[in-house]
Amino acid sequence: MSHTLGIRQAQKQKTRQALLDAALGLLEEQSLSSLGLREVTRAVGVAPTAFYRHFRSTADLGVALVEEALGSLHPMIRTTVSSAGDSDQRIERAVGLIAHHVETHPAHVRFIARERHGGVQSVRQAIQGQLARFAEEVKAALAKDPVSEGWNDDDLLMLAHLYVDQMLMTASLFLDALEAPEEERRRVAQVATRQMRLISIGREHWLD
Amino acid sequence: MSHTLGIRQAQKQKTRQALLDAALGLLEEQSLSSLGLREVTRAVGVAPTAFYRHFRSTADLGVALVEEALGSLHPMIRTTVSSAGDSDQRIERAVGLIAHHVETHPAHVRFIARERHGGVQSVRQAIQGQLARFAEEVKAALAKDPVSEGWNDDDLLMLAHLYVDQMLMTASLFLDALEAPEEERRRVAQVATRQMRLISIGREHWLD
DNA sequence: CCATGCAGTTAACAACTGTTCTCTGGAATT
DNA sequence: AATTCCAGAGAACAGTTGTTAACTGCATGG
Repeated sequence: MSHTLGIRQAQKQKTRQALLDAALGLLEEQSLSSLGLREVTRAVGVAPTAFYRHFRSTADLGVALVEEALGSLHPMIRTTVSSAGDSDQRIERAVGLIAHHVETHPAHVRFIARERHGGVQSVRQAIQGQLARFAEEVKAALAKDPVSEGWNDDDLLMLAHLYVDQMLMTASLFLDALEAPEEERRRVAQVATRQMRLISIGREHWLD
Repeated sequence: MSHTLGIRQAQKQKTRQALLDAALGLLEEQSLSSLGLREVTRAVGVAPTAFYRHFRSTADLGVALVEEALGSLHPMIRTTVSSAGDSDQRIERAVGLIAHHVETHPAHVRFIARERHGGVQSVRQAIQGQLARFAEEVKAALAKDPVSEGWNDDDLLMLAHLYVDQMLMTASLFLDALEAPEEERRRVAQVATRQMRLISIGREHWLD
């Protein structure tokens, strides 16, 4: 898209991405608040001072990682929540998509789960912001569903938040079961499916 | 209870507690994986090497903090879940208890929320263990409720986990709203109450 | 009362951290 | 072709870290 980058800016973006990738790797066994800038540059094979050409601090890098991890997820969220089929089919499809995303982007998922309540305020805020956007999108999708007839805005949003949090919780459980035998992963999927099913049942009887 | 400690062991436990308290304070604006042992001893006013008389490492101290933060919570959980009244009354009472606990032990709550998915494995495991115990206790309480007639063990446990996670999520939201005006805190309480109510409705219609 | 135990101190270590300033080579601009 | 720009390198800084060893003073148990 847009314009072809000069050989110069291209190289810059390349090392920037290398810094992001290296950081994400190092963050699998520690928190952002203990990630050192030298540690990152060492992993990339670049001088410590080069870091400053791309980020003010490791906290700044963390905010960029939030964008990378969650920014591209919005289309998936939208298509998932507003997909066709009956309630059970949509739930199973959603759980499957979560499982697949955890398998293909484990480090990103771990980073979000870890730093959502982590020790770096700016990163926490960035994650909260993205999750709030998710909730708004889920709310919009729910509003279109005939089941939501008669619901007020506050209740739609509270249900949307419940779904988003449940999604994240499920992702975290899949993450813990990544190296486990498939039996365990299927158990996680089953529990998640039933929890979402229970929530959906509550939703259907909310206005009684 | 038990035996009166000698003047010696009493002093030891005193500095041990001072280390735990200082660490808990420092952990309000960082994660355990970046907490330094010297940082803690400096805050207490004691020599760095004194740390080793009590803990092998900061990770070890973290495990002790998990015990302190969650160990004493089991009786509260039990009495809450198995209290009297109809569904709505019990929910409001539970949300109120959570809010109160966050107000009286904010640092403990923050620590648990932060390190549940944090960068230190042993601490994560300790928290997972305690939460699993909570879930078992909630399950036992649910099993006694007439609403749970006909439920199998797996479903009882999946519902118990849903309640426990929802409890933690609510606690974390109360934490974020601690310094906010009361209006915001009341809004959090309202959302949490309705989410639990929706879950309870789903529970009542589970076997349909 | 005396010997032992042990919580906490002192000093020193090698290794590491974030940040500054100066420099360089090559792409970008004119 | 000459000039400017700038991503990255290099060296040096003051300050921090975890861990070791040998110590001191005092409560404890014989």
